[in-house]
Amino acid sequence: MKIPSSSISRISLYYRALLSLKDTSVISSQELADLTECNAAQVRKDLTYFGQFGRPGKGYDTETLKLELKKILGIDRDWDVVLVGVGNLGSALLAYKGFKSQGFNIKYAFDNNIKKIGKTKQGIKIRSTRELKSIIRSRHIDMAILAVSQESAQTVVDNLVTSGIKAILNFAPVTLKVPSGVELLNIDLSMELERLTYFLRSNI
Amino acid sequence: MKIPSSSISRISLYYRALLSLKDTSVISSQELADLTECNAAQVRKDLTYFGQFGRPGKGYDTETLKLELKKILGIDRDWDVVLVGVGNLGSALLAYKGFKSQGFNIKYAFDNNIKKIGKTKQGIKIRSTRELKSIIRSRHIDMAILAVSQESAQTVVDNLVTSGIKAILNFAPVTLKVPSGVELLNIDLSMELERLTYFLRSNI
DNA sequence: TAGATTGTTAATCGATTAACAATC
DNA sequence: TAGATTGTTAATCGATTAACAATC
Repeated sequence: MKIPSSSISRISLYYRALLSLKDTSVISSQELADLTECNAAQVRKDLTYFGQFGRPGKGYDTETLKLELKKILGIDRDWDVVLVGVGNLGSALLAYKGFKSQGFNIKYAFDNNIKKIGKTKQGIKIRSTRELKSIIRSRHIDMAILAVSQESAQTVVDNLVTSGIKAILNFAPVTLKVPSGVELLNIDLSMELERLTYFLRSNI
Repeated sequence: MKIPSSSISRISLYYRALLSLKDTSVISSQELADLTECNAAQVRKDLTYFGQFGRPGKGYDTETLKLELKKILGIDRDWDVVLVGVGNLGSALLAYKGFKSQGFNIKYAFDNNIKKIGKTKQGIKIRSTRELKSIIRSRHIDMAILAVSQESAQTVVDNLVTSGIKAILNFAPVTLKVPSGVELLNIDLSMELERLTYFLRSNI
């Protein structure tokens, strides 16, 4: 069955909402919908893509649901991640505590700036991008965060892909090509701000 | 007419693609679609929400289109932005050069940590969140970037809204409430990584 | 004129929502 | 049992895409 990617984002949202609950052992689809600004039917539909987790007349057991959602999202384990590009954005992502607390460990960082290579940031040694392939292969790493310049992004992506990376979170403001079987997700901060200015412009 | 928000994101994508072009004075919807991994019909449809910018049989004049897209997105001017929360993510956003180059100027930064208040980062003085309202009002600022903790996010948002902020880019991993007339856009980095692990999990 | 490509309508596709029988 | 809420089907809604007359 084809599962819409918007469902996956909402599953994350449900999971986040469940985490914030205290002293709630059972929750209904309606309550979960209220917490996440979704629709109750949508909550039930999203969940039943993956199984039957609720009890008619009762609702969902929060602890069980939390565990199931973790499994669905693949966060019932930790993931090692490589970071490529240790400029100001990359450095920030390296310092960001939110990743580790969710089980995402940035284990290796790479840059091609000779001045940065060999230095240590947040306890992580910065390596030359030439070492990418050997590290990724030997450590069996699947995920990469890309915070390099627009210009070098595609070259680095090609390099990551041939090294065996299967999922990339890209912050470089450019449309990248990856082969099928590799998942690419883009976050362009300026594009997001433009969505806001579009709104401002049309409402002022 | 109701314009889908996905159209606006694509308009940003088209604009970004146009910026990267060299020595191209005219471009067809098909070429623009290829550059952005969209569909040519979609390109034309997105554009005609806002006007008739092309010439049948020819295509679109790139310079004219660039200007039109800037107007649509509201980036034919600069915008002042306040940043609330100067932790590791907030500091990074302050250091990020990509904003200024797109005409987004983080002019003021706020934090409620007494140790940070009064210090300067990237040439910006960190102020107490108590000063939020007076600064936002007197400087007529419409946009805010939120990089505070989950716990304080809603309080800060309420504060921003009563101060007159009309658009918020939120990085705190929590579902926030804003009144209609205020645009809220969420970026949850962990949620994005979870979309990747979902993919990895279902493909390994 | 012939060829190319737009702007726009109509057809298709997919996602969201409503409704309700099943069931706790 | 009566009330509540699930899982699921069917209806609705909206976005994407195909097709083509208009036009450069």
